[in-house]
Amino acid sequence: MSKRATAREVAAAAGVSKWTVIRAFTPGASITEESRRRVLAAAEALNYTPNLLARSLATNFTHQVAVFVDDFANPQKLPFLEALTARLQAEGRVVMLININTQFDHVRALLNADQRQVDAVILFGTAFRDETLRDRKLSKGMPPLFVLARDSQIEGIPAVVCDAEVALRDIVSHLAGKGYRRPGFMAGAQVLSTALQRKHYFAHFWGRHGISVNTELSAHDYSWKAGARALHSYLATTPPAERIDVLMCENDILAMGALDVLRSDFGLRVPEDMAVLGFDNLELSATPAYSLTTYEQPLHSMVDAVVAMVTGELEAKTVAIAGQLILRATA
Amino acid sequence: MSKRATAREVAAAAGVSKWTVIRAFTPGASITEESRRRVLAAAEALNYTPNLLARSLATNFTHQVAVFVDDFANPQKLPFLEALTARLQAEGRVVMLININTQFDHVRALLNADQRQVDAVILFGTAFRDETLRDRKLSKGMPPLFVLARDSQIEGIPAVVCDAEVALRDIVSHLAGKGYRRPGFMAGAQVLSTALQRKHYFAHFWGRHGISVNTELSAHDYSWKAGARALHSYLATTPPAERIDVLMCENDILAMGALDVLRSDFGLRVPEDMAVLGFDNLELSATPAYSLTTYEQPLHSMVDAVVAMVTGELEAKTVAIAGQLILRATA
DNA sequence: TTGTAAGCGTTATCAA
DNA sequence: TTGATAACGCTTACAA
Repeated sequence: MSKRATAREVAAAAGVSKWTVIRAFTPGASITEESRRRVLAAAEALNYTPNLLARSLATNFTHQVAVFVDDFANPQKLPFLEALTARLQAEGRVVMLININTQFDHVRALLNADQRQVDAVILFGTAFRDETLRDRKLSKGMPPLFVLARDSQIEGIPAVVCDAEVALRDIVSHLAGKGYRRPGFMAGAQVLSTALQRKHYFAHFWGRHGISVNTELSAHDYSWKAGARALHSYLATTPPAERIDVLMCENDILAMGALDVLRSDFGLRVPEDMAVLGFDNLELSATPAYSLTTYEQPLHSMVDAVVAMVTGELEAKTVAIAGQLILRATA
Repeated sequence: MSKRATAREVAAAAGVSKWTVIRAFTPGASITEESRRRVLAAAEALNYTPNLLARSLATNFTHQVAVFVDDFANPQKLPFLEALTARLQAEGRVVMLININTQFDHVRALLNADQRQVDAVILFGTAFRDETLRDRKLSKGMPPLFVLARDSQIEGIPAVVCDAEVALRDIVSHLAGKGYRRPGFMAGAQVLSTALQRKHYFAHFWGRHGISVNTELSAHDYSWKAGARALHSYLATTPPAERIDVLMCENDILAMGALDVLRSDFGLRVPEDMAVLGFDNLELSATPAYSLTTYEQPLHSMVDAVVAMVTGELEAKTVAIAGQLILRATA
């Protein structure tokens, strides 16, 4: 396993200075065709490619973007990660995937990302407290922060989100039109302001129909199990006559848990006994086993926007993009 | 946004040389408590932390591990990624998540990873042709390669896999015991030798019962849709009397597609009319909607093994780890 | 224990 | 167009 060739060695082989070698690898540098040819031939022979690490040190530009994720239970993360990595790679960037957990929290991860000199950090739907990001330690020369798929009220930290106002307006309007009158909401983790937003607008638009949302189920996290458990305890403690007639879940994975409990554990019919809605439109939500009515986030537009902000093509400021209501069998 | 402080500046502030600053940040370096204290105080005041990029250049050690993924349709990738990132982060490493696709293939990704000086590359279930990795260009001073969750027959490239022989022995033994006699296999992408292995052992162990596997369905990829489509066309063209009585799918997501087609499109009963097995044990496979009999890969053992090889704690050689048959309602 | 010199492989800048 | 000098921020080896 030989060491990598350096520009210096290629220069020696090609009979030029190492700076000429650099120029041969710099698009648009002033160099004769002849020199470039010689250099590239020598580079080919020695199997030389520029050391991006050294380049980063000299240019202060690593072309690395840290993406923070703290919830791997939601399958929806996967298509987002696919799009994010693909788009960033197309822009010559690379994704550093950071798992935010109890051992490695936001502060530590941010410090580490800074030490590694990443060009930007994307907080992808992570649950942080706003104060965390206002920490004085993090205020210095930190890389620019972007929040994806989560709301952020922090001054100077742009967020790219699915427009909750538009989404919930469409959803409530659909439900009210169908004749539902006793709506309930199931939320996952409480810290997330995304949850607060969706819940807020859900109540807000029902309010316009003169209906108030009195039932709030809370799941411990965003897993199938948490959704199932939350609805199970609700059904077990609420007599049929007092139950809600439609349940809006904060995301599809919670909705699936709810659906299974309704049908399998309580033998109830969906949507006749209770309608259910999700949010995300997972691949499996479309299957006949679930056929979940849900709201699809504008994944590609969101990713495009955040990537454009990272590369500087787009002004870095909060944007909310409308998604699409997907009507299926459950509501 | 002020620039990062450097060791030189901290040295000036603390009244020592910059090398003393380095020592204060080097565990076990010889330095007086007094000096260390002064340096750390100055560092604290200036908000200094070592520049990992510069350190990497000097040490030839980036603490970055590239993880290649080419299939984001399988939700099973997520728990694997969660475990991989967590374990590597615990070891002071960080994951570079590389999306292998038509724009960014294995060769390009490997070249790029090499240029970025990553410490190791993990091919996480990607579909590559063995020749690709034998490419002369990639033979030089490339970072060490590891294959995860896929078989590799390439000399010198260790693989960490779920033991297919043990898995299929258990599976076939269970099925034969239940009285099934007309087994079929559904594979996803054909290039993957994982598929070949599972298929091979499936046929092999049925052979021991004097039964040959004549039916092979092939899905285009590893998605629900591909699984559904493959089984649909099989059922549509095969009279009930000639059909298999048990279908082993290469993974859960294909199995779910198959299950939905059986039940919803053809109104068949599972397992009475046809039994179905998957491979992976997704969270949703356990739900009453599917209740899929499947085989659970030893995710954590596999991740532990590959991480230990990456860090050098474990000898880098191919290991196959046994998983566990999960009995549910479909077979 | 501490300071010094040299080096990691590149880029920015200026002079020839 | 080309070569040379300095710098990026750190580490290693050695000398004081």
